Amino acid sequence: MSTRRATILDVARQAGVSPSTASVVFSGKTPVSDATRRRVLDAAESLGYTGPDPRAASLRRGRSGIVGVVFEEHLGAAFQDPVKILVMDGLTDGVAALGAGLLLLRDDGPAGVEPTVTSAPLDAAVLIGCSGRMRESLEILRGRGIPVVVIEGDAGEGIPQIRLDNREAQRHAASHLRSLGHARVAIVSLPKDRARIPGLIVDESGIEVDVTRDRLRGARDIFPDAPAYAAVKSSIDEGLAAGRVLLADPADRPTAIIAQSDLLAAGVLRAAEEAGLRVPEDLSVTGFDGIVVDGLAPYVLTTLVQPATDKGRAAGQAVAAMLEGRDAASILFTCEFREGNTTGPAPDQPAKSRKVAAFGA
Amino acid sequence: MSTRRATILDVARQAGVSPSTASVVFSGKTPVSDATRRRVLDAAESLGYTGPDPRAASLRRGRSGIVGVVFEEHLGAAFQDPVKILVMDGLTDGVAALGAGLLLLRDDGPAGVEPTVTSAPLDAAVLIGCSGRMRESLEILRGRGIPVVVIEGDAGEGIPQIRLDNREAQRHAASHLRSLGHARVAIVSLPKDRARIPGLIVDESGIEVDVTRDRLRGARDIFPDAPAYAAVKSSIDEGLAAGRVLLADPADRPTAIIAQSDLLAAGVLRAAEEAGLRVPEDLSVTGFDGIVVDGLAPYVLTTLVQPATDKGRAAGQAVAAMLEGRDAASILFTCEFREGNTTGPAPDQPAKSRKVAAFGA
DNA sequence: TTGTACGCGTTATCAA
DNA sequence: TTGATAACGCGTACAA
Repeated sequence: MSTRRATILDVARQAGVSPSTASVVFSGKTPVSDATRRRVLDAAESLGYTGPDPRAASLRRGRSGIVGVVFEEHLGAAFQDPVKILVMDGLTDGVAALGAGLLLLRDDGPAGVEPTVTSAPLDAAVLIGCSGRMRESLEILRGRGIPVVVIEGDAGEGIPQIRLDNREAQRHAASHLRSLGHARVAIVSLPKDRARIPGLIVDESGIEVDVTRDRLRGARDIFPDAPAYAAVKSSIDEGLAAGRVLLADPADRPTAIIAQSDLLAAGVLRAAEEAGLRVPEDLSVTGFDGIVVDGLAPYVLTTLVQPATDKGRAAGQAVAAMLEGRDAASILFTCEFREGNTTGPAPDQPAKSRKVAAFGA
Repeated sequence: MSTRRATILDVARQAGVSPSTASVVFSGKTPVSDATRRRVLDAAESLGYTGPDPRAASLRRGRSGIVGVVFEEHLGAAFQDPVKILVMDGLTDGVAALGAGLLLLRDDGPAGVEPTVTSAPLDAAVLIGCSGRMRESLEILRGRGIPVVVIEGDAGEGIPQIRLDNREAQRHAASHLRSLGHARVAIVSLPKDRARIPGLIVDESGIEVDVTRDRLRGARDIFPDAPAYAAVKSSIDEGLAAGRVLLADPADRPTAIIAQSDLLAAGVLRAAEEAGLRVPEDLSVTGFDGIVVDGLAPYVLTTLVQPATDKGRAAGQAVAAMLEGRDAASILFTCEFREGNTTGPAPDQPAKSRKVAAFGA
């Protein structure tokens, strides 16, 4: 008997109505008399019918209610990043208006199995970042005619982008430091490519990650020769490692460090503690992102607060717009400068500018 | 002309083969001669056909290739939790064997829109946690005939569960402390219910969260009267707050604190620093989870290492099994005790056992 | 307010 | 190795 799940047809039959009427009862697209609704619902109940099969419905409607989110890294790595989490959060909101859910997709399938970006039933997709291999995913999606929005990445012609004024914002922070009298400044940057080799950045043309490049440029607009140390990833521990390197030589210490993320900045603060430096008396530190760094108190980072959640929400709305046939504009979000207690006047020290230049190499 | 996307029918026609042959070329389920394949692929190319429509395919196959992951909280909150992230990571692996993707679902839709757990095209679902409202989702899913696996939650009859030996593990850590001579011990627990009110736990029967309850019992097996302070959530800052409370009175300090998570433990370490206590000389601290806490160095927590990634992977495999008709067994994972440098012999102090009892209220 | 009829794009089955 | 056929389960014009 229970060899097959009941379909809407069975329900209609049992209720003594036509299939279309039954359908309408579930979709609510058309008014139905209470009596009929009752009968249909009762029939459904008695048959154990729990509503239209989403697969059939989505074929019929041409919509699956699913928005893909494509990451270029291991999911574990992606969720290590507080900013991405906020973006996801906003995205959830943004697509909720569509009644859609988010499907996690990785850009570099282990090649063995199904590369989901080619075969998932997506209504639209959001790419987070857009370097290298991500392009392939992009091409595949476009080929399939699936609307795409890109967050923090340059996807080229005709694809809505959600971006940040990274360069201007970072420049603002740098200006702030300069206005406090700092001249010997060092930078801790985000990774510059997929290889993620830590170390002083020598060849800046080799920077493949947009965010890293743009923020670096912003700092360079004010401090053209500041040495920049690329971290392995955005984390406190890596910030600590970078900070140790930059603060290693007491005779040639920067008076301020510009970190390209709050996590890196938190690590630099640790390095300063280790080195016996007071913040901000001996060393000023700026971050970027404006996230809440767990365990950072009593410091309040001087940083650029980016509207991460809004970025996600905007992406969701852009997706919604495209699905409704409107076309979605790219958006450039602005960071807000927030002055905390990690920056202060440059200490009175002889400005060893010669050495700084050498340091900048 | 390009009014409609090409279908496999168009491709077949253009290639001069039957639709079923064209289908087989894309699915690879049946051998096809090279010549035929060529013709079909060429036709597809010329028509801009990029492969079968996943919606139609999934209707036909009865599979969508999508596994839902149901959280009982805001996604942002879920991804704040390092353990959940590891679980997700393992889950990704586990379902990859199915060629499936993960669809993020929230248990408490904003009521306005589509409650996705009722209407998403899922092949299976994984619930993370299973308290309160989660039950509803569970019922809906079961009603739809969708296989469900639960991680860290009791779902009742016939539903495979992936769990941890929380009580035994926590007891192990507590024993370790006792063997080091500790008698005045306090506990910092995870939230005890959705209300997440911080404070000393008075009524232990009011604990709704399985993990909190089980770990507490484990500690209580060794230290029946230890006071337990429930944190708002598992984070360093909340651990710090709890630590401050527990270490507030110099005259009546515990010599050891059992934290129910590594993050909480990290916060307690901060509180100890603040209070001028040395760890482990003046205070021993244990955590739970065995995650890497960013920025914790030089401390290495004494903790219970749980196989979080394995839990996720196991859930994925259980799902795979159920989809193949085999039935999946529940699994109980075991934590491994890891001794770090945050526990040591109890300091030589008069054991104020009376006060401890009072403290335990 | 309800019913009829058809198509959404595939793929499994089986026979050739 | 290929082809014919028949679902898969539903939504929606359109007519009544």
